Amino acid sequence: MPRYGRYKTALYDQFARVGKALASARRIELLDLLLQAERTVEDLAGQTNMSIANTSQHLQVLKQARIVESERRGNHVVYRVTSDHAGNLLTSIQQFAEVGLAEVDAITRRFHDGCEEMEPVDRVQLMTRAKTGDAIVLDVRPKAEYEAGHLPYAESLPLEDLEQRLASLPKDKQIVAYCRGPYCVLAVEAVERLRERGFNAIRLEDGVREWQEQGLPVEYEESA
Amino acid sequence: MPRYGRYKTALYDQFARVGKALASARRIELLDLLLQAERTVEDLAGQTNMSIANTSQHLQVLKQARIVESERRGNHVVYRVTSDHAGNLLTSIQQFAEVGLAEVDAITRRFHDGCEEMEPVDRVQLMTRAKTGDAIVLDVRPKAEYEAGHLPYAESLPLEDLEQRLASLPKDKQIVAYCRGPYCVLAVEAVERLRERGFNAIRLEDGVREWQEQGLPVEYEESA
DNA sequence: AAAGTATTCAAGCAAGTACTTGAATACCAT
DNA sequence: ATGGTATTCAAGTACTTGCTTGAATACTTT
Repeated sequence: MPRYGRYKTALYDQFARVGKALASARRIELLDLLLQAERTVEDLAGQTNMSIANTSQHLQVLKQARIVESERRGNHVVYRVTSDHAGNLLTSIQQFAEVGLAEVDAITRRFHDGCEEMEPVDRVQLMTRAKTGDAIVLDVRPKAEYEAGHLPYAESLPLEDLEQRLASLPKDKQIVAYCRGPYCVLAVEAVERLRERGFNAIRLEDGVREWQEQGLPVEYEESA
Repeated sequence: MPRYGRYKTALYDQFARVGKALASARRIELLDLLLQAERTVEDLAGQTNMSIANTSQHLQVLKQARIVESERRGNHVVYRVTSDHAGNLLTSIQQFAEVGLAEVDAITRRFHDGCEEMEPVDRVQLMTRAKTGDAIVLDVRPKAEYEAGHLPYAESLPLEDLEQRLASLPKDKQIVAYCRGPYCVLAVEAVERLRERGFNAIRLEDGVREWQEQGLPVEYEESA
C-alpha cells in the first residue's frame, strides 16, 4: 500500500515522539517527581542532582511530547503533568519492566526485604480501619506532595520530621506508612525506624498514583 | 538520601531501557506488526521497507528490552512479543498520543473521514448479531494474522482477495470490517470498496488487541 | 531605573544511534 | 561435503542526544 506510506510513518513518528521522551532515565526521574506534585525547575534540579540548564532541557523534551506543561508563576516556572494519562505511561512501563526485566526485581528486592508489605486485598479494608481510627495512615513524603493529593484519612508526616513527632504516635495501633509508590524508599525507611522504636508499623506499597489507578478516592487540600 | 542514589538510578535506567526501545518509529512499526502475529525477520523487513540487517538490529533492541523474543525455526528466525503486556505498552502510548497530540488526530482524520465507525457501545451487541448471522464480521488482515487470533464469528477475507470474493457476500446484511486497530487503514479501504459496490458496510475501529484489552473473548485457530 | 533571581537559549564537544555494506554464521537440501 | 538461504555481526559514516558553559531573557524587588 504505497499510498498509505506517508500516513503510517507520520503516525509512528508521533508515537515514537512519546517513546523518545521516555527514553532517558533522567526524564523518567523528572516525570516521577512531577507525578507527585508540580514543581519548579530549580526544585527538580535539586532533587535530581542535575544542573539547572540540563533539567530545563529535559523538561522541554517532555513538554514537546505534551507529557508536561509549564506556567510562569512570578519568578519561577512551574512544571506539572498535563493529565493523568501521563501517569498511565509511566505505570505501564513500570509494570512491563517489573514482569519482564529480572533486573528490576533484583534491584528492588535488595532494598525492600524484611519489610513486609500489605497484601493488595487489604486496600479497601485499610480505609475503613483508617476511618474508624483502628489504623493510622502516614504519608511520609514531603509536605508539598501530601498537599497535592493524598490518601483519605492519611496524615502528613514527612520522613525528615519523623523523629520529632514520634511521641504523638500510638504504640497500640497499627501504623501504615506509604510514599510515592512501589519503587520509593521513603516508606521503607520510615517503617524501619518505627519498628526499631517498638511501633507496629507496616508499609503500603501503593502511592497516590497507584491508588488512583485502582479507582480509589484521593483527597486534595482545599487551601493551596 | 545519598544512600539510595544508586538504587534509584539503577531503577530509572531499567525503565528508560523500555522507553528507549519505544523511541524509534521503526521499532514501533515492528512492534505493531508483531502484535498481530509472529513473523520472520525477512517478512518484517519486507512489510516495513527496511533492509534486513537494519530490521535485525531494531529487533535486537526490542529483544534486549524483553519486548520481543526470538526462536530459530529451520532456516528462519521467528520473532514474537514476549507477552500481552507488550501490547499494553503500545496501547498506552497510543492512547496518550491520541488525547495529547493534536497531530495524531489530524493525521488519522485525513484518512478515516467519511467512513463512519461503530459506536463503542455496539461491541457486545455486535457479537450477538454476528452469532445469529444478522451481521457479517470480516477480518481483512492477511490470513496469517487472522490465524494468530481473531474476533469470534469473524471470517477471514484479506483485503487483497476482496474483489474475487465479492459474490459470496450478501447485500442485505450489514458487513462489519475490522483490521489491526484504530490506526490501520485496511478496514477503511475495505469499507470504501464495499460501499462503492452497493454493500452495507461499516468499519469497526477495534483490532484484536483492543478487543482483548476490553476483556472480550478472542478465537485462535486450533491447527497451526 | 538598577540589581537580583530563575529560566532559557546557543554553542561546543563527547557519546550514542541509525543506517549501509560486506563478511561471518547457522541451518537446509542435495 | 557443497551450495543456497536467512540471519547476525562488524566496521564505517552521518546524524542525534546529553551535558557543560556562558550569555540572554523574564520577572521581582528596591
